[in-house]
Amino acid sequence: MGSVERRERQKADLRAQLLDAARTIVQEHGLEGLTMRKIAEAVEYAPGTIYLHFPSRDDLVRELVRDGFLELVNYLKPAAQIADPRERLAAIGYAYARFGVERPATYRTIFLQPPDISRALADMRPGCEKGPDGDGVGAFGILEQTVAELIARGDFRQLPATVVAETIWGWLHGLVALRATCDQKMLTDFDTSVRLAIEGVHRAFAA
Amino acid sequence: MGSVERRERQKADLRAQLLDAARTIVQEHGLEGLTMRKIAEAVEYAPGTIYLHFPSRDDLVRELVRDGFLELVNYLKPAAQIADPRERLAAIGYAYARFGVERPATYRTIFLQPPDISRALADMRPGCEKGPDGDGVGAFGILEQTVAELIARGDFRQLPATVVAETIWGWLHGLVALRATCDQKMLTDFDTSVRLAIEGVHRAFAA
DNA sequence: GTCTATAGGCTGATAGAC
DNA sequence: GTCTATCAGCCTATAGAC
Repeated sequence: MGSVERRERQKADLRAQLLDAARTIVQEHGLEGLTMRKIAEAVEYAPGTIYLHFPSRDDLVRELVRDGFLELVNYLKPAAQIADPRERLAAIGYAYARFGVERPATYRTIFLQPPDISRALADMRPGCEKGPDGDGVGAFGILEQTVAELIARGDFRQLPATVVAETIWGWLHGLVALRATCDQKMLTDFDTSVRLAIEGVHRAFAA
Repeated sequence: MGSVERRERQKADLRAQLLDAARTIVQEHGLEGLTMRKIAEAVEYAPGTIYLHFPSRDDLVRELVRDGFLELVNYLKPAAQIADPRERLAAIGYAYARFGVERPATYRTIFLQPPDISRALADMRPGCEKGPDGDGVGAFGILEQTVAELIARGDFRQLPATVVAETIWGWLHGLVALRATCDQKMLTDFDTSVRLAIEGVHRAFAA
């Protein structure tokens, strides 16, 4: 039975190795540059071997996307601990922006795919926005909850929290996405535009 | 010589037909789904014939991107005519958003490409942002000029116009890009979030 | 479990007949 | 100018030997 266990572990190890290799390739060449051959080459196995661990490339990609969302949530977690919702909102904004610039390939993978791929991945997205550990702990849930508190406290205008949260998300998404695409053409320092956006959010939605 | 002229015109016609066909394919399948074979099939010519009019696929794509920027400028032109800079800024925002939702494939083509393609296209972007007809008439120039007027008039805070304009662009870009990628997962009505963003811009940058 | 080999498809681009 | 035919390369996925 010991040998069976070892075999199981080795199989799990290879699976993890494959995902790791895939992540590295995505960092370098983007999701569109990820091929089964490149993964196989990276772990020094034959291409066909991958299909013993993943039924198809799509399934492997779905796993990468899921991990990408978890990574985002990990960036946001420290900010989510802050008690004061005003401070917390600012911290969430900075953390989100930091995720975008520190992990541009991950950001692209989860948020900037062409429509067909996006559509294929859409059914897993609620679980990620709302969080895999229950409602409200996922990335979007953290933001929405904070906005709701600010509205309840009277700091923010009486608008639906979801609407405000999605609008704020959009603003930050735009700044990050622009960096991911036209970085060398942007004239403004990234930190400056993020700071302006976060201050702007408070001014824009203040009661 | 008359026949030479006719031949020239036919050649020009085919060139235009090829670009038209390419545009249609991009609308349906995105830039990544654009292939020489599909273009050839659409105009009922052999694939190799395209290479008599374009040296490579990349050159054809560059032409499409250039056209995309011109299309954006055309969307913004009516708004750019408005005398009052406050009204003009709002109109520019709505027009930009309308361009994004009415021409999602064009939007993707010019603003949401993976880094390698974006980098390859980067050198033509200044000519488009600043406008092909001279400084300040291009898409970004229209926005920047309007912001500069609002600052000069004392309506907006004393910040560099470029910085404010890029930040505003980012906000709108985020809302449009989110629609282009996660449309079916967004809970807020698009018009509502655009309106909130444009009001928010005024509140955020008001002196 | 892992290999080699390959099927069957797509791609951009080119050579040479007409 | 336009065609047919094709090169050379990539891709996902599978079949069958070991």
